[in-house]
Amino acid sequence: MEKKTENVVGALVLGLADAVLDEAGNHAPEKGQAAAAIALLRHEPGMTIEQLRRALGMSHPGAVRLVDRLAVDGLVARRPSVADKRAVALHLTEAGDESCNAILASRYRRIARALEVFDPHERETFRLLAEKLLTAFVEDVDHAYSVCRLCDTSACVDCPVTCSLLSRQGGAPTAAG
Amino acid sequence: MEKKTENVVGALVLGLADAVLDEAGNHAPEKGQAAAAIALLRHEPGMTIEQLRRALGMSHPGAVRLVDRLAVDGLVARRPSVADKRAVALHLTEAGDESCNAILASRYRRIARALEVFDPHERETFRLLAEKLLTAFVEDVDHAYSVCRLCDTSACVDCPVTCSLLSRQGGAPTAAG
DNA sequence: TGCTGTCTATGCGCGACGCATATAATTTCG
DNA sequence: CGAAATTATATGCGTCGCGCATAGACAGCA
Repeated sequence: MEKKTENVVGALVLGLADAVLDEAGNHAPEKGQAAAAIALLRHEPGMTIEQLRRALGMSHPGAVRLVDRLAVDGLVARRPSVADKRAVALHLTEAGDESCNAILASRYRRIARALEVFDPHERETFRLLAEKLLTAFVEDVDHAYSVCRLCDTSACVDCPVTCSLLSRQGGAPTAAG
Repeated sequence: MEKKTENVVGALVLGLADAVLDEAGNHAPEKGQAAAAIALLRHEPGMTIEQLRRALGMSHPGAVRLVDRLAVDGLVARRPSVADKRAVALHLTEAGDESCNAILASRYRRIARALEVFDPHERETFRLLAEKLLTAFVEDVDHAYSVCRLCDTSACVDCPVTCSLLSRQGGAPTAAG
């Protein structure tokens, strides 16, 4: 009977992800991927709708409409892309930046609260094991953006996701986590 | 700079939950909470729509319509409740039971694959820390059902969620994970 | 120049959601 | 006991997001 580990891990990741997504959604204009879109635009200003679409795992019309709504809400601005005149360069407005701060802060607080039961040694052990898991978990660049879509890039020095991708094939994600 | 632990844990739980939910959805007639409803009805046969609604965090009409669709698909059967003639006792049909097997198996495989990078000692350490986290994480019975909604009850002896709730206040969840 | 692939945008139908409400059964309390 | 408040289920209805199919603009290559 060693399926218990998988069950416990499954329950933990589901419960924590639920909580984080709920918190994040509460600080975005709508539930769903809006908060993730905002957070992604912080680490990748100028990102394209197509890149966003792949990171969020949605259809293209879905991504266009999501950006429409975020633009109407005044959180995201479409700018012409200089390199490719077909593409749109997405940027956070000031309001979008503030919304992003709220999203990242609430996410951090929620996870930190869950980790409060650990003493410093347990915390460090858990971090190392989580990093090992995460390093092997990420499949490619699109997946990396998806996994790290709510991360605070500035707080993640030597992000294991980025490091893993770089060491694996030298692909060039500018910053994925 | 000790926010990194929260970032790594956040990325891990988000990525793994995404993967598990996607796998589960692929073995249910629709995305969303359908797979969770099916799995919940395995550990709690006779469950009520209202209980389901709370565990899945949806509106009541939403739960009624979800059960409608699952009934049309032949996976769930509404039976009259003997204790309370207002209520409906929900049960899995044979097809629903098979669907549940597929959901739980795919979930198990996905998590097991992620854990393959661990040697036995790391695996055991991670399990203990995850259990500690989970024990402190669960808030009440409804939350427990939500967190454990995709668990395989039969594989989770001494489920830390159930144990935590029982030891905390002697509430009587018959089996929550 | 012309052809193919890529990026964005939109018309359209479908389906899920949730509010408000209706009905039935249970519980509470005078 | 019997009326009121509570709880469980069901449904009409409007709204909204989604994704398919398509159209238009541009890039890159022959």
